[in-house]
Amino acid sequence: MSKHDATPEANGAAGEPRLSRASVQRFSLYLRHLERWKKEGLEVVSSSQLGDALGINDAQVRKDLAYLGNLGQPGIGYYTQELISALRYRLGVDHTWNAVLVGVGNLARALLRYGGFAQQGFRFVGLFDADPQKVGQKIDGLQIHSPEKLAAVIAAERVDLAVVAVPAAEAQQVADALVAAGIKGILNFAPTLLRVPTHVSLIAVDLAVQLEQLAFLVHLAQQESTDAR
Amino acid sequence: MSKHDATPEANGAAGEPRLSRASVQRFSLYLRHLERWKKEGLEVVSSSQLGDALGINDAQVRKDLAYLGNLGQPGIGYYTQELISALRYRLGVDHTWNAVLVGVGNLARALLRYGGFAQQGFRFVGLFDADPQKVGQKIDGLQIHSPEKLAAVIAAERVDLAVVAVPAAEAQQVADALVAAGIKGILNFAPTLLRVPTHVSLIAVDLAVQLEQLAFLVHLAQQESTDAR
DNA sequence: GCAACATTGTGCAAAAGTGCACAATCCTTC
DNA sequence: GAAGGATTGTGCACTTTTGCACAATGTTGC
Repeated sequence: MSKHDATPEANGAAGEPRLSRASVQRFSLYLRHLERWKKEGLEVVSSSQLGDALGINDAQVRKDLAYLGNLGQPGIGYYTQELISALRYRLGVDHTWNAVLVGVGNLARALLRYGGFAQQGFRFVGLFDADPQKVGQKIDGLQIHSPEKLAAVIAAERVDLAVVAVPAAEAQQVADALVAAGIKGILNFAPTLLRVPTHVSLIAVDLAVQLEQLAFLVHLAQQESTDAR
Repeated sequence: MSKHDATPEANGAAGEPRLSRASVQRFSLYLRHLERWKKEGLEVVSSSQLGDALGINDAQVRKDLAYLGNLGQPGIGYYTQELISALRYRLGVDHTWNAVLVGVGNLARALLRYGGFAQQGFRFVGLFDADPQKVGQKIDGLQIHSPEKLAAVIAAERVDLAVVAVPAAEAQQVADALVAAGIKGILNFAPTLLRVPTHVSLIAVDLAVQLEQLAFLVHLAQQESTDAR
């Protein structure tokens, strides 16, 4: 969904194998499972356990994890805590990220209430909405500001990330304001392609597209079962 | 995110080039841009226009579109309307899909209000929530049912798709009930890996993972700019 | 009707991603 | 302290995806 933004290559050095885009996609999922297992008291995990959890090959898991350094113990596996720390460090979630949320609709409320973010080290420090009726209200202790205050809050709170959850028609305008305010990354839920400078990272989640993909898979399965007759 | 479910190969015939997984991912995006352009009065589009819109190579676009048949006119491009029809047909969104929504929280409300679905041919015909307080309430004219009625509604309304927006702990249980009720595809927003039979298609959207990916991209960009010094 | 131009469809090669297989390593048991 | 079992790291081959380059085709202007 975001094929044409910042490249995930990160080696000052020369011939080292680059960190593959696909691997990074899986890193978050590894992390989630590891943290659950850690809570359940599992001190050591193997590549095949992780592979099963994600539905992928165990060799793939080992190759992914090799990017973190040689953490694996042959004959044993990986120490859960060590792996978690390495993953968090490599993903950049070993410290808290401050984020703002623009567009306080139902999606925004859902995101705020969804505990997963806080647990992963993300902290929403500002809400913004253009609707004057909403400005001044509080949600979960956070006040809704007018968009004019974007730059001020972003500077004052050292905000790096922004979530855009406004209608498609306003999204680009919001993005431009965020970029101007010095934001470094945008998570876009508006169903439109945002144009941002290369120094700003962008991830887009298009919910309608996801449902369409699902429809396609079902459509396909039906065709196949028809063909098979 | 859903690498191990239904395969997108759909050829009864023998040696035809299979419809590539990556292409399908882009089909929805092509469709969105085409529908916008159509509205703006554009009768004809070229592969390079589409490529620019998606940030990919124009040859890639032509290869994707070749799966729809030889719609392109050399020297001209593609007729917008014809391409839209072909895409909708191939994606299976040339007719309306009925869907149910399980778990009526803020995310569900956001999805219901999000016009994109109706526009793309998706219709929510039933809401379900285990909370007795919510059962009986109405949202946008749709009544919230108890989960016990899942099977009945799914059968009566010919529902093929379900959106799961319940907490992670309940998701698998809900999925099992949906599968038992004969659902054909599940769009899962719960941050957990659902296990479903192979004849049920599955797409998972994990919002926390997306934010983590964004953090990684920003983290990486910062490292790079540090390295460059 | 012909030259100039734009654009498609596709063979081919390069790149990226995946999976197998096996040597190397470590633990456990006797 | 040696054998057996478990597990990693990785070379190699295979598959999928992407990008280039160009012949083939259609349009437009004169």
